[in-house]
Amino acid sequence: MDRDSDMSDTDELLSIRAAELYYEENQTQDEIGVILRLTRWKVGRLLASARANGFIRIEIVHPRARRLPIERRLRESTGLTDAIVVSSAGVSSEAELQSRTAQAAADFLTSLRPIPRTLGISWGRTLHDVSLHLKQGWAPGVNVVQINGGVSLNQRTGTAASTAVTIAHKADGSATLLPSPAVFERLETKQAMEADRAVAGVLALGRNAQAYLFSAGQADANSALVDSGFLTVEQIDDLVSRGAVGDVVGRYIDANGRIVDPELNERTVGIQIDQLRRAPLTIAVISGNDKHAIARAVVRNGLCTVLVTDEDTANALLQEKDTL
Amino acid sequence: MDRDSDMSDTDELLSIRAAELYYEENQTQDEIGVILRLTRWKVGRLLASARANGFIRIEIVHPRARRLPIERRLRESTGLTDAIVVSSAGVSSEAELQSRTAQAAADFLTSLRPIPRTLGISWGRTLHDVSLHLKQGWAPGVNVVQINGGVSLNQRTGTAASTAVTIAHKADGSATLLPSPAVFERLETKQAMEADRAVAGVLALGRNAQAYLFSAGQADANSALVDSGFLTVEQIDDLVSRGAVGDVVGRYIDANGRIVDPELNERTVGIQIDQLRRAPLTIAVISGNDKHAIARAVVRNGLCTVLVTDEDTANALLQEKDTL
DNA sequence: GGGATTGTTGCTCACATGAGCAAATACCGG
DNA sequence: CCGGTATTTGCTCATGTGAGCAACAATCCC
Repeated sequence: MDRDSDMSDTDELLSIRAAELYYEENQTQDEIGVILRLTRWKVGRLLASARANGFIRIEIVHPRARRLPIERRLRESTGLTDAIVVSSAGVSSEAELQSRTAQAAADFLTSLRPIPRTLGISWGRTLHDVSLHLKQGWAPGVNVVQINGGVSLNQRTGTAASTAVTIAHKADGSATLLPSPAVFERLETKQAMEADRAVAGVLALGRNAQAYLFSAGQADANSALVDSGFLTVEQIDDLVSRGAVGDVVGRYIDANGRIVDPELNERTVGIQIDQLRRAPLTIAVISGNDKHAIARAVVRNGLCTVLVTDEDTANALLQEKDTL
Repeated sequence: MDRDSDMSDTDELLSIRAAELYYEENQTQDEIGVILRLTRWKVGRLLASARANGFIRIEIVHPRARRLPIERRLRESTGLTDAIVVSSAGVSSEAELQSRTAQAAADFLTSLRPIPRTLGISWGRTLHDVSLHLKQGWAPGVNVVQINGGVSLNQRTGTAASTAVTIAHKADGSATLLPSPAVFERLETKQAMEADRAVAGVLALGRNAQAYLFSAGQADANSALVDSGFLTVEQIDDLVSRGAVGDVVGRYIDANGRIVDPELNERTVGIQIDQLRRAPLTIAVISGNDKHAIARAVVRNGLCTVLVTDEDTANALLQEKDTL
């Protein structure tokens, strides 16, 4: 086909002239009719066709702007209960886009009804960002539980804990931290740790949370797990070569949502992927051009019921659906 | 000041939510009111404030789209009778933008009333482009006269003549060519040439044209005058060092519209800058990021009454006016 | 605390606009 | 050239929307 909608060449040109007068000079359709020597109905039709042909582009340029039509399409084409897609209009850096996404996640959390009594969270740059964007008093008391290990081996030490504490504090609630590394070197150590009353209690609390909030990392050397010293670059390379696209709550999965390395998975402390899959409310916050693959894996395999993401990632997901 | 218009933070957010529903989901203000729990008047006001704060960006994406508000501001801030500014929305290359500008110039010529009996034109890439965009039968008979020398010394030979011939042919009119180089090496040769009946006649015709159509080149090594072998790169460098910003009908001027090298000017064949300045209808077609300086010189010094240009060049001109 | 000032809200009314329909026009195959 | 079909045009009418205004609320300044 040649064009979207059929229209004679002179009509197309007229529709552009009309659109200029209507949208840029905000003249009334009557006035435009006088200028272009057309009836006002013809002008109305020309404007309609200009819109139908996509000549009129309307963008909402604001850090808090969302893309509702994309959200709807995402909900329809995936099984998501809800999708939040932030606009990338006028954004200048990846960081800005991620910050917008974090803000949107904070907004979503704030407006969540019923308010979850316990909220299980993972940790990482994204969630930390979310915690910062939450407003003081965003909820009247929430018990925030860490769902995967994250006492770091280096300077990042604070952030995992501080994310949980900040979210809880701002909700006038309490934080329950999981005092454990993300991954143990020996299975026995991990099992011993899990047997400990304190740790077991936190894990049980995490398993019974009413809602989960987590992000995901792509499988590469910049992963927070490498950064924090739990995994080496070589290990990541190995995982990638075995099909890993990224990690969710510290566990590496492939495009089909399956655990890539069961042995490593056994040594990883925290909630299991399947528990996430079964939970009724799981909110994934994933943004950035690197994360299209892991976002796809998370959404396609039902690891979240709500996705908070950016326009570009959302479009990548839709793109893929189209070709199925 | 902190913001464009004052608005509480929550109202700003509401205005964005309302805008999303209004512009992306095209809901009615009533319906939005129900969703956001507001009266429909409040919704109307929120939308108005979103527009006022520039959160709503409406673009007309089409090769023939113009920017009327910029045109108006240009007319107001300069002494131009008319300004045609093509939109650069959705443009991917400089060449595309120049083509759009040429198209707009062709459109302007076509709609020009009264139709000029004689039209003086210069030559160059831009005007050639204009000639190609004109429609067969754009005017019922126009005598097209070349107003500056341009019989080239190399392969470009054809274009100067073909531009004139094409424009004339498509108007079912006649072309009068100026059979002379752009610049002579010796003043005497030039004077001898001008004394020739044939040449003198063309020049006289050119001086009495009812309208002029020309472009301008910036002063650099890529100039058509260098390309055609009339000037050397060294000569251009010299002109630049003496303040030249570009050429109009083969004559180099500085930012104040003055001839940079009177001696060179004397050896240049064609209409004088001052004759252009005095003419009642002179249409300059200037587009491209390189040409902001020469565009400024042309407009500021009254060398054209009508400017056809692109959005970026127009904005550069307005920018400058603001700082005066 | 009272009065003035400023900003906000709900509303009426006039105008602008899109849906739907009938008349007119263009198009096309015989 | 003609009858039929598709498309376009002009219009009525219902609905959507912005301007303007009065009532109300918030704020500020003595």
